[in-house]
Amino acid sequence: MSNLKYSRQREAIKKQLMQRNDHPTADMVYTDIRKEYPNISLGTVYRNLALLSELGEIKRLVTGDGPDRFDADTSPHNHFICRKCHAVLDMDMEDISEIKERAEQNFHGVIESYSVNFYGICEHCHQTKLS
Amino acid sequence: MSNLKYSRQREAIKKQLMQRNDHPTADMVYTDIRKEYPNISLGTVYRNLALLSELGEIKRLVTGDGPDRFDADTSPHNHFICRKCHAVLDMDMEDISEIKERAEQNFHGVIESYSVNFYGICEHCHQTKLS
DNA sequence: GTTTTTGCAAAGTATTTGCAAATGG
DNA sequence: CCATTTGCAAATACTTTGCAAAAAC
Repeated sequence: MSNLKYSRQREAIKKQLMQRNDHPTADMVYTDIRKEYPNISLGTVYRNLALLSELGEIKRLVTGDGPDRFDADTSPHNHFICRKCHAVLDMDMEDISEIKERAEQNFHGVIESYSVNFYGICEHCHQTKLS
Repeated sequence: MSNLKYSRQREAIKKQLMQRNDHPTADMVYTDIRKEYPNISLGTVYRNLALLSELGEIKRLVTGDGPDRFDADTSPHNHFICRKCHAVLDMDMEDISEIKERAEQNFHGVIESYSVNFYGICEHCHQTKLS
C-alpha cells in the first residue's frame, strides 16, 4: 500500500504556500523554493503540489488563464482573476454555499464540490489604466 | 485592420456545435467535422473555436478536467463535470446571477464575468456503480 | 532492509503559430 | 488584387512519468 513518508521538500513547499497569498503556479513555487533547495526539481514540485491537493492540505485553482495556481487556504472562498495582469485574488464576500443546494434541487447525481471564479480587471490595473 | 471574412469551415464548426449538446473538445469537433471536410486541420478548428469565443458566438468551458470544451448555448447557465466519465452536463437550476452583485459589494475592480462549475459523480455513473 | 521520494530527462497532452497556398470580397 | 483563412508542420506551454539513486522509517 501507499504509506506516506515525510519529505523535507514537501514540507518546504507547503510552508512556502502558507507564507504567500498570491496563489502561485508550480513554477513560481519552484523558483522560490530553489533558494532553499537549489537541487529540487520541477517534477518534485509538481508531484508534491498534486499530492497535497489530493490530501486536501492545499487547493488547486483552475483559472482558465494560464497554468494552475495553488492555495494553502482551504477554507471556502472564491477567486477573482484579472485578465490584464493575471493576478488571482481572494474575494472578500459573503458565503454563497447555498448555490450547491440550489444546484442539487433538480440534479440526479452527487455534487461533491463546486468552484466559482470571477473575471475582469483588478483595482490596480483599472486605476493605472493598464487595461 | 482585421475584417472578418466568411469561411465554410467556420460555419460548419458553429453549425456542428449548435447541433450537439455534449460540450465537445476541439478534438471532438475536429473528428466529427472531418466527415464533411476531410482536409480540415486541427489548427483551423482551434483557431475558429477561439475566434467564435472571442466574438461571443460560442462559449469556452474550462473544466479543470481535461481539455477545454465548447458550448453553442451562450445563455447564462452552469455546468456539472463528472469526475468519473468526464461528461460535462448543463445544470437545470434557478438563476444565480446575483452572486455577481454579491461579489461586487466589497470588490474594487471591474467584474466582467464569472463561471460556476459543479463537480462530482453524474447520475449514470452513480447508478451503474462505475464510481 | 524495504518502501517512498527525489532529481533528471524524456515523454505526453493541449494548444498555438509561421508560412506559403487557397479562398473571399 | 488585397486581406483573411487554410492546411501543414513545427513549436510552445504545461504537466506527467520512468528510472536509478537517495532518503525515510
